[in-house]
Amino acid sequence: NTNPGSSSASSSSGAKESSKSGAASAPRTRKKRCPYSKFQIRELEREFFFNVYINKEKRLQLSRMLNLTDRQVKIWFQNRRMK
Amino acid sequence: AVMILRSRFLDARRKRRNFNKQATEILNEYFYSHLSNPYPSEEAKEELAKKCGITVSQVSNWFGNKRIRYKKNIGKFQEEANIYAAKTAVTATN
DNA sequence: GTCATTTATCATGC
DNA sequence: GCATGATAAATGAC
Repeated sequence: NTNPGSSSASSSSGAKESSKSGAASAPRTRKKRCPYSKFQIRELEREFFFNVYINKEKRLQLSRMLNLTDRQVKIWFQNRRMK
Repeated sequence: AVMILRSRFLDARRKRRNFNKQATEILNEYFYSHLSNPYPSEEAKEELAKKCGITVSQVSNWFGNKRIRYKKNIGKFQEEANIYAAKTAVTATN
C-alpha cells in the first residue's frame, strides 16, 4: 500500500490542483484510484455504523485523522451507502 | 515483523464463477451489435439478464468490464468483433 | 444527496 | 500466466 497517508505524517493533504492560471490548459487529470489501508477502512466503517450520514465537522475531523481529503471522506460515505 | 495480513476475508468474489458459453454469446452479440453505443437501457439489461440467467447487476458488471477492456485494447478484440459482426450480418440478411 | 459510470485492483478460474 | 467477474475509489449527470 503506497498510501500517502497510511502511516506518514507528511503533507497537509493539500495535494489538490490549485491551479487557476491559464484557464483551459489543464484537462484536470483524473485522480488515480488509491485503495485505502485497513486502518482507514476500520475508522470509516466505525463512523458509518454510528451514522450513515456524516456531518461536515466529523468529516473534517476524520479526514485529518486518516490523512484523507474532505472530498475523499465524503465520497467514501456516498459509495458506502450505495453498497 | 512485517506481517501485513492482507485479509480480504470472505469476499463475494471468492466464489466467482465464469458465465456459461451461451450467456457470453448473448452478451457479446448485444455488445458488438451496439458497438457505437454499448449502453443497454434498464429494460434491455433486464431482458439480457433473463436470457442469460444472471442478475441485472451482473449484466452491468459485464458491460462495464467489456467497454473499458475493449477500449484499452481494440486490437485484441478484433477477431472476436469480426465473428459477431458476421453473426449479426447473417441474421440481418435472413 | 442518488446513481450509473469509469478505472484500477482484487480474487478466482483454468 | 492471463482471462474474467466482482469490488473499491473517483467522476459526472441530475
